[in-house]
Amino acid sequence: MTFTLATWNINSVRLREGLVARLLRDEAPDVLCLQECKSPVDKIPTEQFRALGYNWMIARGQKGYNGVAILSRLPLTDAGSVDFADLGHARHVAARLENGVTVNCVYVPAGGDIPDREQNEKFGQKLDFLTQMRDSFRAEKPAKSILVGDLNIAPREDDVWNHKALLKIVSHTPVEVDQLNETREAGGWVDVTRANIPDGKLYSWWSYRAADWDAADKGRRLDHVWASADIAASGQGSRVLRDARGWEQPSDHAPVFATFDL
DNA sequence: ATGGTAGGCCTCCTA
Repeated sequence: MTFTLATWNINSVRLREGLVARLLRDEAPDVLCLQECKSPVDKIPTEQFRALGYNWMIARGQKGYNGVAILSRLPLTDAGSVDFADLGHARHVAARLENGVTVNCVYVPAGGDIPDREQNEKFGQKLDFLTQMRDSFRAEKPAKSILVGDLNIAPREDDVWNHKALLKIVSHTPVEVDQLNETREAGGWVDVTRANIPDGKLYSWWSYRAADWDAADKGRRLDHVWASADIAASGQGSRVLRDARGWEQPSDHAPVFATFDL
């Protein structure tokens, strides 16, 4: 069985309902994981998605901030959620497919501007969130699992437009990169995107603040697709749909895709 | 070195 999965930080699912529908129509992933829905679950618009065959949604939400959802045209069951770092935020939800694969949709805290937990509480929360994820993987090794989402860290030198310039910028500091790698290794997760696309610059996010995001191309790879070691080899055909960053009234993130042949 | 844009909400928070 082959299925395609995409992950996208949508930055308000209500404002960008039309863009989600466009992605579902044009690219037709079997499963679409969304982050930053910025909506309570009962206010997520699902009619257009259902009309396109996406009859399942497992989500966690809150008013105004955060929020994660898994849309699917394959049957899903709710596999729970964890409040990593006890922030009271909707940043994780899991769903199970009929083939037994568990899909985790994660939105790691951005972490504020100052990369120092003494001066910036949000940075500490980001590190704590990752530490608790790591510990959960140590406690129970993931199997037949996929983890995707906006992890808000670009771990490799070629995951950012300028490695040196970003070493002190939250999302690419060594302490975050180490923490993310430790979290990934603790679960035996494989970075499927980079397994499929090992070489060259690769980004999934471009700031709204840059005048000409496409020409300047000062991007970062903040959005990730991981698979547990037992199914990682089945991950194929990864890609970033960069075009979506140029759609009308876009999210600042582009969707990341992977196909699994199980 | 700085400030730049965007979304949601209740006048400023977060990214």
